[in-house]
Amino acid sequence: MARRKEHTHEQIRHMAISAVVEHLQCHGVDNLSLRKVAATIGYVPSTLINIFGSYQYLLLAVSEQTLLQLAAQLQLIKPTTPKQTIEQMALVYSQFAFANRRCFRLVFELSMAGDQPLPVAHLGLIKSLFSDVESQLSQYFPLACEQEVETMSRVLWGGIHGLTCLSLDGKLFETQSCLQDMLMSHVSSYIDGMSIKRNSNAAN
Amino acid sequence: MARRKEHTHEQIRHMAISAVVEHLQCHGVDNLSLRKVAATIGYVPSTLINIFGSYQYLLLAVSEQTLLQLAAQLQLIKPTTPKQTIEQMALVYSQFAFANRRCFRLVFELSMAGDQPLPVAHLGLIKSLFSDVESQLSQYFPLACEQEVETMSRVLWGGIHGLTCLSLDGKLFETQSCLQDMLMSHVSSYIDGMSIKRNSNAAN
DNA sequence: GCAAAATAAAAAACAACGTTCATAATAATT
DNA sequence: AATTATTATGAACGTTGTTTTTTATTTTGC
Repeated sequence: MARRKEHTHEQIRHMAISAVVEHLQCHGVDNLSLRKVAATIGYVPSTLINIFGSYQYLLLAVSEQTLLQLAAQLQLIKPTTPKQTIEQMALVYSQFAFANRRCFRLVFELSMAGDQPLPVAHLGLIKSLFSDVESQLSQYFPLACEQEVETMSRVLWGGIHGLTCLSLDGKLFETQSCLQDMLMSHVSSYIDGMSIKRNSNAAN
Repeated sequence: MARRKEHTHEQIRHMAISAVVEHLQCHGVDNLSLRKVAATIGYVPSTLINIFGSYQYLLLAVSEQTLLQLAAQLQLIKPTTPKQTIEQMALVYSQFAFANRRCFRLVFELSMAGDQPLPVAHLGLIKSLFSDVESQLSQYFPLACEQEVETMSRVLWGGIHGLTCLSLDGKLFETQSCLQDMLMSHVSSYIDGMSIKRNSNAAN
């Protein structure tokens, strides 16, 4: 046997990733297995191992795709004032998390076997989410040095992420509507608080 | 076979949980298995299934114990001013997370199979972490209603949690020392920001 | 054009997993 | 002391990710 070149490796990659994503729409990642993915796309486990290296790397590929989609959604935001733009980012972030709940969890809960750190490319993707916040912040705080802007962007993003994560599993409160209020409260009040400390300019 | 009553069920519970915790000091949860835990404490898989119900419930028990230890550490804090007390809580929280990195991750990444929600007792334990923040906040904002205090406590705690989590996996920055700065920035500036909005009292 | 070498997908084998079930050994009861 | 009720155990089951072997196809060399 060997239907050679019925699909290219790149096609199989795409099929497998799509199969995982589709499964995650309705079922958890624990119900999934390499064998099921292979069966779904009409292939055999060892073929996927050959292509992805391991089941773990297949999941990592799904995680990366999700991360790219999230980044793309954030890029779609049309900047207005810095503060409003960051608030808009927080909303988009949390809405994406709730719309792609299981993929989102995969991104942040996936860890490599043997306690190896995630690939640097993956960490880089996550960190790239901050960059837009940074540029908005340095507009809002023109006097702040690079270091200070970096700290602020991470505080803002860490808060947005934490609230979203806890809310996603009902660990914070029950309804999603509260989450939006809390995100707004977080972004708005933190920026206001920093404004006093740096007795800086800008009102909106 | 049946060394009956060589250990009580409660003793075996304790032994198994300790074995998991000890393993998690040095190795990830993926390297662990029910069979290994059983072997470590000189028992057999089915015995642990009888006692805990499933491997998942054993891990849940470890998670609960960790949660209780974290809560205990937070209770140890001697209150000074509300703001300083909350800042101290943030530090203790992050220090606990780094000292018990894998157990901490277990608490927040463990989810039930079949997408069932976590037991309410477990969710209650997590939410109880907020209660002390709430009492500190209502001291600081005596005019705020219960609802407002609840929102603020969750924003504060969500931020603390998010920063800690991201930092724990190197998803935020590299060194731990930055984390403390960010936690202080978060707590301090958010409270300051809220203070203006409610043009309230209290300076420290 | 055809035989030989290379390749690639599938099949089978492997070790380990969580869990279930029947068994054998102990404790409790009569 | 014999019988019944417990209870930990050991074997079995179905499934997992991965490795290795086999087999069919493609490419190469003459």
